[in-house]
Amino acid sequence: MNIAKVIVDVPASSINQAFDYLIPEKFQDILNIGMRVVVPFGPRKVMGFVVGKVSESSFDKLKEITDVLDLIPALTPELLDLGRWIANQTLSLYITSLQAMLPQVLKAQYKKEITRLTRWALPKDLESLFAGRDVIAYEELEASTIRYNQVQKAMQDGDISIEYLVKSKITKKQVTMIKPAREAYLLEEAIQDLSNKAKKQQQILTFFIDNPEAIEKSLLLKKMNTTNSTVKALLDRSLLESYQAEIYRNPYDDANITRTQALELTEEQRQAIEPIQENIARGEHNVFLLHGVTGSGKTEIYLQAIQDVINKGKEAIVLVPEISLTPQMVSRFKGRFGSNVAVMHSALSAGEKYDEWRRIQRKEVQVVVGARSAIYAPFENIGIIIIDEEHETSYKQEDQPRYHARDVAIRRAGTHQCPVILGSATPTLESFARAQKGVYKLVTLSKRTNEKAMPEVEIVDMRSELHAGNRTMFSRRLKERIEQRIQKGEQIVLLLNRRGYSTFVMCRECGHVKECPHCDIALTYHKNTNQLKCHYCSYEEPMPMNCPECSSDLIRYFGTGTQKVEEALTQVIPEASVIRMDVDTTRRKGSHEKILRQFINKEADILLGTQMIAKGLDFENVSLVGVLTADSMLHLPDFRSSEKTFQLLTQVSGRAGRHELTGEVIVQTYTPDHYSIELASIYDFKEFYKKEMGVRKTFQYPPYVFLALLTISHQNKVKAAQTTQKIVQMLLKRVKNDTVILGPTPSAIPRIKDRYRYQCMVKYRNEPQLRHYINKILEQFTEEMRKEDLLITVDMQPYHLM
DNA sequence: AGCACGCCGACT
DNA sequence: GTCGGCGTGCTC
Repeated sequence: MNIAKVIVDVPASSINQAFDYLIPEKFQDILNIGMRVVVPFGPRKVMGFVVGKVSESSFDKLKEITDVLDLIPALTPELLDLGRWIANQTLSLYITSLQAMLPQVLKAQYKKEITRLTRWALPKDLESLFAGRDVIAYEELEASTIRYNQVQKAMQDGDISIEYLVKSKITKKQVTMIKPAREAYLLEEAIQDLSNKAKKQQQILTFFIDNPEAIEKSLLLKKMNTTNSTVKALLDRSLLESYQAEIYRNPYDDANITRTQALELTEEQRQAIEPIQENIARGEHNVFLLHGVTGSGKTEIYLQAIQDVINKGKEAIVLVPEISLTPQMVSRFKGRFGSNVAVMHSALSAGEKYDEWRRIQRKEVQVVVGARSAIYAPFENIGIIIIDEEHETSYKQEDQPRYHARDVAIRRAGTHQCPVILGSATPTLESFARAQKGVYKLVTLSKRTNEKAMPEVEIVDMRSELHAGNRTMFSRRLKERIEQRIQKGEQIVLLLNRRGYSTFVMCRECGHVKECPHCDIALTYHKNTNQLKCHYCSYEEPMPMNCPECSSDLIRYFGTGTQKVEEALTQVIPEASVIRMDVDTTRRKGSHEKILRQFINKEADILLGTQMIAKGLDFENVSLVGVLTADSMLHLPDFRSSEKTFQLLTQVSGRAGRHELTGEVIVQTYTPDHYSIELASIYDFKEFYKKEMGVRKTFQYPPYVFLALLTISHQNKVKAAQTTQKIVQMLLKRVKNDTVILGPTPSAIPRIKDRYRYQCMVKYRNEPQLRHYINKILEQFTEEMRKEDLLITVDMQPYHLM
């Protein structure tokens, strides 16, 4: 077994296979499957993952592995296998799906350096470039005016060489540890032997006789009130020894979190948890859909099920949407399981993420709570996987590999023979349909634990407001209610249901809208810089004074960003103090928490924000929730828009009156009789499910069919359209009769970064060979993709149809 | 991907 | 002649 199969870090379809390398003698014993290695690849060096060890290769000129980067394999055999499965499922490259499983810091960094090999004088230009150094960065050469053939010549002469370096910047925080190197009785003897003057040394040895375990050097020095030289003397005599150890940054101060005990479950909760606990006890794999209204105590069920799993000595993965991974959520898990929890989310620094990952890898924790990528936690004995807010779109990764965390979770749970819980107050139609069919086990929580009714929802028709001459974005009803609540000293949450947060620019004279010159999308106005920006490429320009079309100076920004709403709000209700929470105000690390703390401390009457305020927050003093424009999502070109509207309204309503105060919700809309708004206002998920399933059936959308979306882009519009047409034809020849292929259709954003985008959508019921067909088609376009810069992307089960 | 090699037009 | 542009093929 002296040959390693290596997946190299080169994301290209022609490299999407294992390469064989000889394992040098010195690595024979330590090299294992799942480790990262450095290997020569052509003229350079790259990082790779060892996916197998064999004793024979069909290739005769094997190169040797240059270096081994891990002591403990970065990936377990299970994860290697999972990576292959994901690559197949999502039509992405094996290396891409493996990279997605690891924290960023374990990704390789590549560097080129030029090394001087001779003492003799180099050509004048090179000599001055080196300026007395022996090694310089390759970038310095590129920045200079030196011609490349001069470098080639020097290389041929053996005067210099180019070194290809692979670095894995591991930000391990190292500390020096000290421990005794001898048995206690030998230390005893040593104390006798020491000169009487060496009081400090004697003290230290005495200390170690009483406390023989290792101690951090800095701590020891402090305790003994001495300096490094004393310790060094003892190290030199081999009475003590030192070594480097990793320590972890703990981003959460565990000491300040109050521990909680399991709560008494309600009858309904007990019935819900029972089948899950049975599954855990028997080691069975089932998927449970936990459908529980907001405030019905889903989290307590998670916590108690996890406790069972921990008791069995197994591990638990909990996925929560990034946006609701708030300190409130984290402290619930830390409160129950203390330091047995690792937390993974994007607000952590790269080093902190790595530290948390290491704690999982070393099995120092049994629970991980994290966003999407936490599904790859390197546990080896998983006892349960929980996905909270199962319907959240953030569980689908939007770049390669385009996986859905739910699918990965079910796959992993299958291998570990353990249950999956999908929890939500508003499950996706896909999951609920599966539960109806019995594929998933449906578990329902219909009552809130505090026995309070869900807050009353009032729908306000904004059309009649307009007719009554109210041109503001606040209905008279909402204004009146806000004022009432402020008077009572209660708080209000206002949701601006709008994707994005900024505004577009339009000329009031001629209706001209400023668009990005490289993308077919309106530019958005950023007030703080007075610039117009494109959200798809980095294009930027100053806000014009006059319309570029008709030179009118009536060019203004439109739309309702939170900034604008805030301004309007202070005009309508001057006494209200407002805190704004959106992408702009929460960009900085920790600002999210700061804003919430301010609001909880009642520093403002109103919290005004976008989607992010709807998720998982729990405010005691909030008694009114207002939704400013409930229907703004309904008109998006997305077959899930009704579902998303229903989900958002239900969620945000749950924010009111969770505690003692009776809550009230006001929903403003221009389409008051749309079923998603009507049914959300009376919390009727079942009816919504029925209605929406009818719509999906009529228009043939999931869950009645599966989708695959192919997007083809090229600088030339005709080329993009023609290629898409070709692909449509090729697919039609292979697929079944009841499979529908739509296209070529221009994408929702027909042009991004000067590339025209066409797409083809496949709607199918049963097409087991579809991935294979698409792969075959992609193969036929490989040269065209390379030579003519054609781009084809595939998204199986897409969430965004753009 | 990213590197070397090789062919071809342009220029001191 | 020589330089550097880009198209092509290869990487265990």
